[in-house]
Amino acid sequence: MPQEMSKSDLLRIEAVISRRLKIKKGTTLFYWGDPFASIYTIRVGVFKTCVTTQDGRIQITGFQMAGDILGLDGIVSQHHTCDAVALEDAEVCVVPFHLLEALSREMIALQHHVHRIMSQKIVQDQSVMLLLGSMRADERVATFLSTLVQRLHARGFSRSALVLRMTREEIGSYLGLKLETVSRTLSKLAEDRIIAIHRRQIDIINPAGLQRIVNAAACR
Amino acid sequence: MPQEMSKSDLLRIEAVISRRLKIKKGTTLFYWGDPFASIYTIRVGVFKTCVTTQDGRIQITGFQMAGDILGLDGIVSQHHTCDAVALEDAEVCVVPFHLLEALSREMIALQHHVHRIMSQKIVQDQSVMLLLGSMRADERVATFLSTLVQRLHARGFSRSALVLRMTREEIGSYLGLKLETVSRTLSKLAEDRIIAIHRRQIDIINPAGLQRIVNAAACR
DNA sequence: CGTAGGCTTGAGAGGAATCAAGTGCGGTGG
DNA sequence: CCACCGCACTTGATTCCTCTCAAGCCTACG
Repeated sequence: MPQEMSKSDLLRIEAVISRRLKIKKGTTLFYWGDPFASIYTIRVGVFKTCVTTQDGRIQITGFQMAGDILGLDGIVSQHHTCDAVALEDAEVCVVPFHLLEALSREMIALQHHVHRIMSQKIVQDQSVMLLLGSMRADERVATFLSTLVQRLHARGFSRSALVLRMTREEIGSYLGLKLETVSRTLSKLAEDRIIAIHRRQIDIINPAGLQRIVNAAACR
Repeated sequence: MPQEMSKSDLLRIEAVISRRLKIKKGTTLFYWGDPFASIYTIRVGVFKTCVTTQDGRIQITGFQMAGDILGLDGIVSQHHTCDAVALEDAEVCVVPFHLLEALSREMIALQHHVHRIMSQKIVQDQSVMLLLGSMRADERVATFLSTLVQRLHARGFSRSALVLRMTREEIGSYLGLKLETVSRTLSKLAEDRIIAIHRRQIDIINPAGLQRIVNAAACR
């Protein structure tokens, strides 16, 4: 995780994050209301975080994958304020937060890193708010695909193909759309030869065309 | 800002946040792209933070008032990623971030506080995403008013009356609505005897009725 | 081979955006 | 002091996008 650090420092960090947890597909890492003790870094697998309202309606606030952090929401109130569910078999590192705090008091680079992680989350949420607040359905879906493939590419996967780990309904919940609208929009993109769909496998045939929709969204 | 601390610690903190800045109504505290050096705590006045796209279109990501923090978005990239504009004459405390980091390495309570502040921001953004992703216009406006009056009440103002510091257009930008829709929705709330409107002065006549709309939103 | 869940597609309804006047307050200058 | 102007706001009419309801399809799985 951290960047340039001494070997001894890295060993101390590893001691803190040594515990690992395997999470089966469909099971929950933590629930809304659970007492907060640790944050989690994802090693493998994809998660969703969602806020569930009293009567079972859910709003997905994000999808997280390898390298991403889960649980930062719990720091304020010492209780988690969302559910974190594995969309496929996953593995996370458990990072007891009080140990991380203690260590980051001594290691400036680690302290910086923690602050950057949290700030990054804030900036990411800003873009989601922009998406939810001012984009049309096709722009939302295009932005979603574009962002997702970029994140996957940064992790060594293809820059033009991806496999969705979530249902259309989950995508819709994240984008503020109904699943039918997501499906229709994807079909439209396929019809326009921008993507090709085979169930959850998406190939981006015309990356420039996709980017054009995303940019058009930025110019509204 | 911090809660229970020794006198000497408080003095050291005050030394760090001693510089103050007066911001005239309508002027900008920092712009998107400005190099990041400090965060700011608001002493008086109301701010808006907004992301501006290339061609001048703006999305407001939040309104901040006394006690709130501005600038946390700049930590990741060392550049601010939004504009912060004063909606009325305001005053802020400048908190050089490297000094805050240094101090929080020595004072556990301060370190905790910084983490809580950032986590709180993340949790707040979650609710905004919920609002933008799944509420109808009347639910958004009702939630906006309800939240705003709560925040004001926590600062010693009335729990049933408020003065909007922002235009209908700015409210709309924040809520993902057009200004006409905001205006119509407010008129509807007035017609239903839930609020009374005199320009930017809003009186909440029927708090229970307002809360009912907010809760209905949570149950969709 | 049958079923269930995820997905696609269609038709119709509804809510917000858009376009377009018109109002009222506050500030400016004659 | 008053008239004018601009800006924020309100309100109406129409359009368009997304939701809703509904039916049918496909694939994985028992």
